[in-house]
Amino acid sequence: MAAPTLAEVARSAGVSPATASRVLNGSARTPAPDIAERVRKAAESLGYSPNAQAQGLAKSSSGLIGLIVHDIADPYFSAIARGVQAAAREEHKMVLLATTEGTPADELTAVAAFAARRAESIVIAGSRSTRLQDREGNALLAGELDRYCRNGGRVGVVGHPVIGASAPEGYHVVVVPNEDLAAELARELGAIHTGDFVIIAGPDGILTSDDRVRGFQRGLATAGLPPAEVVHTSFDRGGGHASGLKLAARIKAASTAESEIPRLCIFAVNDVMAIGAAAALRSEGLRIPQDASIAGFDDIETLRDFRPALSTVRLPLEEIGRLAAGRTGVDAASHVSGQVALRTSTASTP
Amino acid sequence: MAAPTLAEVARSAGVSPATASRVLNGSARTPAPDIAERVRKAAESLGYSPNAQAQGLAKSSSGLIGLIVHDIADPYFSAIARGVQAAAREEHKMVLLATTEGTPADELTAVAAFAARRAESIVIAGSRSTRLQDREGNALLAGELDRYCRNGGRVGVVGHPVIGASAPEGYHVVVVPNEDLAAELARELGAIHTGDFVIIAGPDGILTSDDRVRGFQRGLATAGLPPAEVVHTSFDRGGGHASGLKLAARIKAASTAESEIPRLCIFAVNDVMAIGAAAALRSEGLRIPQDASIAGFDDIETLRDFRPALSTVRLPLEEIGRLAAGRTGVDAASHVSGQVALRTSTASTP
DNA sequence: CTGTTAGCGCCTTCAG
DNA sequence: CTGAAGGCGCTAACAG
Repeated sequence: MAAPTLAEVARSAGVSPATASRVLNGSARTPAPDIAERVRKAAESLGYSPNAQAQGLAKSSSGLIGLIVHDIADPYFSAIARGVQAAAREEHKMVLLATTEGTPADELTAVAAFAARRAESIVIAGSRSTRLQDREGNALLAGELDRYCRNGGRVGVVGHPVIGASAPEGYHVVVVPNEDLAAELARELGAIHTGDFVIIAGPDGILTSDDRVRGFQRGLATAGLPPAEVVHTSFDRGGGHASGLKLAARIKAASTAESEIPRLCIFAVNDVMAIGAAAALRSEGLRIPQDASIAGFDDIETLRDFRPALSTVRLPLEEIGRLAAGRTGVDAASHVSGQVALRTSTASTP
Repeated sequence: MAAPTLAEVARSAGVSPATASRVLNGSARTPAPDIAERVRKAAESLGYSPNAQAQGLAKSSSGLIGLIVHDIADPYFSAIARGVQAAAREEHKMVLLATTEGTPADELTAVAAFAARRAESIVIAGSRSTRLQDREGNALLAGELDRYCRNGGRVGVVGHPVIGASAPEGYHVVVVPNEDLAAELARELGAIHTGDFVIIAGPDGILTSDDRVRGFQRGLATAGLPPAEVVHTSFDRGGGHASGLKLAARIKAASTAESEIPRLCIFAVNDVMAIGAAAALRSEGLRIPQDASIAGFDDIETLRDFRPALSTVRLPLEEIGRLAAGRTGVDAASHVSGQVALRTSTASTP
C-alpha cells in the first residue's frame, strides 16, 4: 500500500509539507491561490492520496463508526445498517462492520477491534441476552464498553442497555416500545380472533423476545383473554419454521379429532420467524388465515409483498439505525414508535 | 479517543516500549516469561488498547477491506456482504462499508476513501453501467482504481470488469454466467410455456441486466421461439412493480377482448423486481401462475418462502462475496455457477 | 502567509 | 534477551 506522501508532493511543488497540508486538507485558511494551485497540480500529477491513518494519528480522530449486528444478511439488521450508513454518510464518516452471531464473546472481540481502530462511536444492534451462558460474556462486554466510553467513545444500543454497563456517559439507547406495541397487537387481535393464541418466541433471556412475549400476554389479559402458550425456539427463520411444523401437526390432529376447532392465532416475535412458521404451516397443507392466523413483528420491507400479507408491528428500522449512530442528543436515550398493522394473515372472516 | 499508550504500559511495567510491544503484539520471539507477565498485567490494569492507526502507520497495513454496494438493505447485496464479511473474518480483517446508490460518482468517492484508509482490498458488488451519463464517472472511477492497484491494492469486482480499467495487476473479477444461465432459464421455460414472453429489465446499459436479457433472448431463439418484448425500468422492486402494473392492465384488456389469450410469461431480471411485479399483478386481481407466469433471477434467500414459489436462477451469493474478497488466487478471475430452479410461479398446469 | 519543529503511538533495525 | 534510536505520514503550534 505504497503511495506518494505529502512530503513528496510538497517537494515537487517546491513548498513545505505544512503548506501542502494546508491546501490539500481543510485548514482554516488556504494559502495564496497561486501556491495552492501549484500544490494541487503536484498532488494530482503524483496521484497523491492522503493517508487517513496518519491523519487520524496526528489529530487523534478516525472518522469511523462501528456497527455490530448478528447477521448482515438478516433483513432486520440490514435495514438498521442502512440507517447507520445514512447517518455516517451525513457526518462524513465510514462504517466498520462486524458480525457476531449474537454471542457476547464475539461482540467483545468486535468492540475491542473497534476501540483499537479508535472508532468514534459503536452501534450495537442485536438484542441483549440475559441467558446464563451469556453471563460472563456480558460482564466482559460491559467492561470493555465502559472503558471505551471512558476513553471518550460513544455507544448506541438498540433496544436495551448493555447488561451491566455502568459508565456514566457515552451510552445512548434507542428505546423501542416492544412491550407496549406487542400489547397493542394482542389487544387488536383479541378483538377479532376467537380461538387460542400461541406465541413462538426466541430463547428465554433474549430481551427483545421476552419483552414482546410479556407485552402480548399483557394485552391478552387486558382484553380479558387467557394467556397464550409460549413456545421457545431459535430467534430466526429456522426457529419459526420448526415451531410451525409442530403447531401444524397439532392443528391437524385437532381437526381430525373434533369437528369444531377454534382457529389458532400464532404470534411469532419477529417477521422472519413468522414467515418461517407460515411456510411450515403451508407445507403441511394448512391455509392462512383460514386454518390459522399468524402475526409477526418488525414489518420487514422485503417481506411486505408476502401473501397473505403479514400482520405485524411496523418499526422504523432505518430511523432506529440513524438514531443509534447519530450524534448524541441532550438525552441518553431516544424513543421511537411503531404501529400495529393488521393485514390478511390474521383476517377474521376467511 | 484518549487511551493509555504502549509507552505508559512499558513505564508502568518497568520495561522499554520495545519490550512491551514485543509481548503485547505478535513479535517473532516473546521476551522472558516473567517480563511478559509483568507487561501483560500492566496493560490489563491500565486498560491498554493498542492503537491500530499507529500500528498500521508503522507497518503500513490496515487490516481493512472495503465493500461497495448500492444499498445494504437490498437482500442481494446483503447476501454478498455476508460472504465478504465471512472472508474478512477468516483473514482477521474488518470490513468498511460504503453505499453508493449505483452512481459511479459515489463509487469514486468510496474508492478514494478506502484508498485513503489504505484498505488492503476493495470489493465492488454493484453492476457496472455503460450508460452515457455514467461515462465520465466510469472513467474517473477506473482511473482511481488503477492508481489504487498500482499502489498495491487489490480490487474484486462482481460480474464485470470495471469499465475502462487498465491496471495490469490487482483486479480480480468474479465471473457470473448471467447470460448462459438466463439462456438456460429461457430454454426450460420455453419447453413448458406456450404463450408470449416479456422481459422486465433494468435500464439499458446496466450490464447485469443486459446480459440476462441477451441470454434469455438467446435461449428463446435456441428453443425456436420468437424474441420476447423487453420493458426497461429501474433495477429494483419499484421498477418491477411499475412494470407489473402496466402488464396487468394489458393482460386484463386482452382477456376481455378475446376469449382465448395465451398466458404471458414474465421474466424479471432479478428476484426483487420479480416480487414487485408479482405484487402488482396480484393487486390487479391476477393470479400467478394461472393468469401469468413469472420468473426472477438470483434466488434471494429471504424471498424463498414467497408463494407461489418463485422460479429463478440460484446464484451462490455468499460465495460470490467470499471470492471477491478473498486473497487473490493464481488467476485474475473466479467463476461461479448457478442453477435454474423452476417452481410454482411458472407452473404450466394451473 | 509560509516554513520549522515537534510530536501522534507504534514497530523495527541495531547495538548492548 | 532487552533497550535506544529512527521513522511511518501527517498535523499543529510556533517562529520568521
